[in-house]
Amino acid sequence: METGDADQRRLYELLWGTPREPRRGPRPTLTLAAIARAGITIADAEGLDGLTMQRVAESLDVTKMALYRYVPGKAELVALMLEAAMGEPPPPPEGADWRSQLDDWARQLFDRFRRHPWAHAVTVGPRLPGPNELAWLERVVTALTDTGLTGDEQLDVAVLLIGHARNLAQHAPPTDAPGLSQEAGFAALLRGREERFPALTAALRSARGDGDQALDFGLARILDGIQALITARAGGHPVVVAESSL
Amino acid sequence: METGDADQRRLYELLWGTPREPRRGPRPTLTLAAIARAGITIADAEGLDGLTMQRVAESLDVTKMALYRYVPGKAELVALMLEAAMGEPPPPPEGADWRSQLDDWARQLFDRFRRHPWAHAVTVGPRLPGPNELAWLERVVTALTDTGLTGDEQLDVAVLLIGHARNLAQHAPPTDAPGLSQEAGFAALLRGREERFPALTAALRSARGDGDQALDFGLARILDGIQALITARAGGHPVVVAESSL
DNA sequence: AGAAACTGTGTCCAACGGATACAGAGTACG
DNA sequence: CGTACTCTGTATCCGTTGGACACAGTTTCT
Repeated sequence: METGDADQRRLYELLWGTPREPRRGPRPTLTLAAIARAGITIADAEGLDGLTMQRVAESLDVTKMALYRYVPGKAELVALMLEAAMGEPPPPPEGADWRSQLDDWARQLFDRFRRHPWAHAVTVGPRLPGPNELAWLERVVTALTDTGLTGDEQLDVAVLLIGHARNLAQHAPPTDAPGLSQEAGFAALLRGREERFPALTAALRSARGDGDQALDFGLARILDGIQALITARAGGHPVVVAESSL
Repeated sequence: METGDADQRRLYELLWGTPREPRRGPRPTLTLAAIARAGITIADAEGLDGLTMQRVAESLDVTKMALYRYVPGKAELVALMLEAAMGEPPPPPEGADWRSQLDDWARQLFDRFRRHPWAHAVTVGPRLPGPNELAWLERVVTALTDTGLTGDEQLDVAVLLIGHARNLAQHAPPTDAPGLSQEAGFAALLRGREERFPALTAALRSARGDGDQALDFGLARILDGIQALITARAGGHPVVVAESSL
């Protein structure tokens, strides 16, 4: 599972290089895209633990070892799956201000992460990003180009938004909702311990627990904070929170 | 690796129940705390992949199977490790306003996550929280009790802050800094692709890449956003961003 | 003193990721 | 047109992993 140096170079070729066309020998029966798609289907349904080279091979009607002709190892397969699952970022809406652009962008990213729960675990720690991943990043920075923020700050905004979208996709169930199992389990856990966690108990008493409520709340706060900085930087008027937030 | 229902109940006892004292048979040579500590040491040094029942047992001078007398399986061991690694939350500073309380809280949490890089991967998806984990949550809600925010919003703030702290702990190297390998690799990747990612290239040109810079930036934005909401909710004056942010 | 309960150990197994050697298929070159 | 070369998919094998299970030794209660 440990990715070696040669595998790393190989992964770079797979992610960024042009698909090389061999001239001799039998034609390959598989495609990188098909393999990644098969892996995504399995991981979506059964999680990363259910993702096995064997299962991927079975779903493609090949032997397990055939996959190693295309991919150096499981880690690299997962990296390709991530790149394919994220896909290209949605095109920027013309004429929208930075705020609505980032709002839309974050929700789209949230959606991708929610559709592929395994993507969260895969994106921990430093790794080699693919073209799609960088394209997503590019879009954020582009939206912030004329806001007066420095390059560092633009990147920090990206990190902040990515973190929020990714984090909340994990809290929300993928797409079919088993309901408020999270909040329900929480409430059950607190029962009989009210004096130990008084504030939590009180807070949870009024919890509606809408699925996307936490996403909306955090996103609004983050964008408010960014807007305050941009406005102050421009020497303009202080920020007034929109009425809808009240 | 898949946690069954019986194991789940057992884990609840281990996390929340009182340590049961058997009356007959030989005295146990190990302690849950000692096992968790050993696991933490290994995982801190070599990551989750390096964490093996075998290695944990070796470091305690016992056989691998001896561990299963204390812990149902590896998943539960990791859960106990997480609870021990997080520890109790720091005591709330007396007389501090909600903002400085949350700021301090988030930095402390960030520090715990940075000290134990494996904690990130362990906290993906729904799980059974331990007493310490809930105590951390309780502190946030307590700090926000008199701010006019609803229970939902208080919890959403917690989710937002936890996500940010956890997310940035992953970007920053644990403690010994191999430097700006993240930004360096980024720049190398962009070389020759400037026309494809123009905004990213421009943004990265001015990147200092301080370790905690992104943490500070995001935290300031988030707290600004929360403050804007609280102030507006109270019908007070709009938020003015502090001079230090300019 | 015996029985009961609990501990740690030794042995065994299935599943996993991966290495390696090989046989067939297809292409380029004489 | 045949032969050599190259690439493909397969079969077999191995080390490591998490975990089941039965057993023997130890301590305590009756």
